[in-house]
Amino acid sequence: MATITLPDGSTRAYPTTTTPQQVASDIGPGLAKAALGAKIDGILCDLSTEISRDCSLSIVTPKSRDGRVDADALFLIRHSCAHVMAEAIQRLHPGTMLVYGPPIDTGFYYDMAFPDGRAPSTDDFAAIEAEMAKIVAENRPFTRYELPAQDGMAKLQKEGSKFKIDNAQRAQEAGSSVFSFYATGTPGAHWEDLCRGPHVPATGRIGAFKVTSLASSYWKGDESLDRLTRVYGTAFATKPELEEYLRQIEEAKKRDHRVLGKQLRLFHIDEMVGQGLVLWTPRGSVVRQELQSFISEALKEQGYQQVFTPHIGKLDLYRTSGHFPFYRESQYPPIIEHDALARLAAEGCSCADLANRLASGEVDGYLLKPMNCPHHIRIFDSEPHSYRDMPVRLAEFGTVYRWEQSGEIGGLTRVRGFTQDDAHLFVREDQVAEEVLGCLALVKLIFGTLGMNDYRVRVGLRDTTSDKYVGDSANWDKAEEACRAAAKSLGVPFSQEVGEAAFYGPKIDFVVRDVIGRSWQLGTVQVDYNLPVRFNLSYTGADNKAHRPVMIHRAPFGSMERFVGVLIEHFAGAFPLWLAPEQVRVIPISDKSEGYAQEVLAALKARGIRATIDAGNERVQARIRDASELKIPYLAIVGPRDRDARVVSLRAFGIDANLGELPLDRLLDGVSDEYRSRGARTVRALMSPPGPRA
RNA sequence: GCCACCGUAGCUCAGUGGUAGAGCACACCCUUGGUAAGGGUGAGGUCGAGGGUUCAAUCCCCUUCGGUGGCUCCA
Repeated sequence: MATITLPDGSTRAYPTTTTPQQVASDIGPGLAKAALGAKIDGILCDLSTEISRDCSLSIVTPKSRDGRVDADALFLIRHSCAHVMAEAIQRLHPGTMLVYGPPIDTGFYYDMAFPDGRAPSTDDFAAIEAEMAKIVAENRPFTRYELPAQDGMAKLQKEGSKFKIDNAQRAQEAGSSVFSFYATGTPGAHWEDLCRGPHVPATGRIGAFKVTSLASSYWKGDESLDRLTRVYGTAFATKPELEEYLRQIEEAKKRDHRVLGKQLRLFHIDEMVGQGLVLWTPRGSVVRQELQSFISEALKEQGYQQVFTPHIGKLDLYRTSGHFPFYRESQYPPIIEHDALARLAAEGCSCADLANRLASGEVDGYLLKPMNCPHHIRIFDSEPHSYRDMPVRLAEFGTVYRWEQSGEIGGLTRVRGFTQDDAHLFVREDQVAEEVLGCLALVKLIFGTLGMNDYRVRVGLRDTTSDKYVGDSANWDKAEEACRAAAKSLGVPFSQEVGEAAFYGPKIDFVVRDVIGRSWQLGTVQVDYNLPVRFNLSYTGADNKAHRPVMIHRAPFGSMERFVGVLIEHFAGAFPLWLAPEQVRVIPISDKSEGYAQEVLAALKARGIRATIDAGNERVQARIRDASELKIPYLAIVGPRDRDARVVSLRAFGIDANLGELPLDRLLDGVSDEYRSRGARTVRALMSPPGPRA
């Protein structure tokens, strides 16, 4: 006897056991037909799962009640499609061993071990998809059966896949006493896989799918273990949904900062200069410079002081801070002086020997700085401080260098040399909470001005089982508590992640996504009780005794490179006026109005506006098109009529119409105001909104 | 760093074992045009670099540099 509560609150009683499929049929044939799976007490299950006790039940169908694509349905479809793909690949590539094939946000993948040289290539995708289509067309049921752990293990041993045996062992360790298998059809007669499930009722319910890409992975994500081939695919309930998804991917690619950066000539990365070393072109430098001015103004208001420090420093500095030799793999190798190098060479010192002697401190050298904090610390420590002076806030757009792995470098988001909008706050312990809040306010101001609301907050805590952190645990506890409290006060949901702390302290990170869904850390605020100890920092308290300051490291943009990269994608290259490399372009209708056009240009430039003129030998239409491809915010088009009335005909990027005539004075005032107010007020707003047909 | 794929004109890309092509951009000429591509002519390439196979390599093989997608890493 089971009483089943449905999502609308109604209940149904069943005298014996039943299944979600049965319940769906009892509710209606339409639902029964649409059903892909079920949620029993909130847990996703097969439609054939037996129900023998009271529970709540909802039937999973491709579209949820609000008409949106149902996430659970996608999960079922994709997980099932992973099986279909695995079967297809095993058919085409005999000897392939399966490892793990879960659904993911954008589809699914299956990790596989191919016999030597037998891995598929992207050329094989069509054949794999054709084979999958056959399996889908056969509409074979997903049939679940269970074996006691011992029998299941014996079966897997016989089949001989160490990967599946390992999966099973881990399931067993996690407390499973039975293993479940899913056959695509009849157990024994058809393909099957050790799998927890659940799945759609039959292969035919996978509406549309595509094999998308090929990558490598490591078994259990451990690079010392087997290297596997990961085949990615995606699946949807219907073909239009798949097509829409593929279209979105194509659209996203157009926003890619690497594509736009080239198109708009914002930056250049040159193989002759080096991987991950960004060259900022004049246009891109404008964007960066405007951002730096913006933050500098905000910093001045918050009582920061600007400093400058060199790009290198002695190894001893970084030995003291703990950066060297602890993190030497992620730094450019040390720079050694000529004399020392000659002496070592004369001694016949080997490379390995040199590395050891550098690590031990027997040989000294310089390091391209991996972080700015040691330099700032030395500035703080260069003069005595009273409790009255605190906090001391030192800010610098400081360029740092890190040896990122070659395979990880790309575009502006992961580079080897980058400039942080860095600052270090030396504060009294009673000031920590307030100063952290001040840092968060800055981050909010920046994100708010730029309209970036799609970020998440992560509080990175130490992993107490790891030895990569410095400092004593009482200080860590205090710092972690300060971060948690500050994050809470933001009023934004945040996650706490163990093992995400910096080596010297916990942190609050701001994370955004790029166009292809990858997450990037931008701004960060870190509380540090440890470096002040390592550098023996102090200030004189009201009691005339030496006290230890606390440090706060913070960089609201993270790095200028990454931030601009994300910003390019955020605006799809169409920067607001204050950031735009080119703000206004003047287009004379013909030679007859060029004189006036030059006058307009000169007036704009006199107001500090980045304006250009296109008096080229092209028709107006063509020149408008050229300007819109550069995403220039405003076009001032002038002909004889405009000249006579001393107005311009205005066009704004993104509005495919003439906004009308604007007196020259109002244009100058309006553009200046939009620029200085960073978009709080706009010229566009001065114009009467264009009608349906302007 | 690992695996797969890619590298042809400034850009986007086609192509072939017999030393290369398009569109856009560029230059010049014609056109003086009122809101998203007017017309013509022309210039432009050691086919990423090095080595090998071959009578002959941009194409096949190896190495290397760079890019892309993942994996791993990211103080």
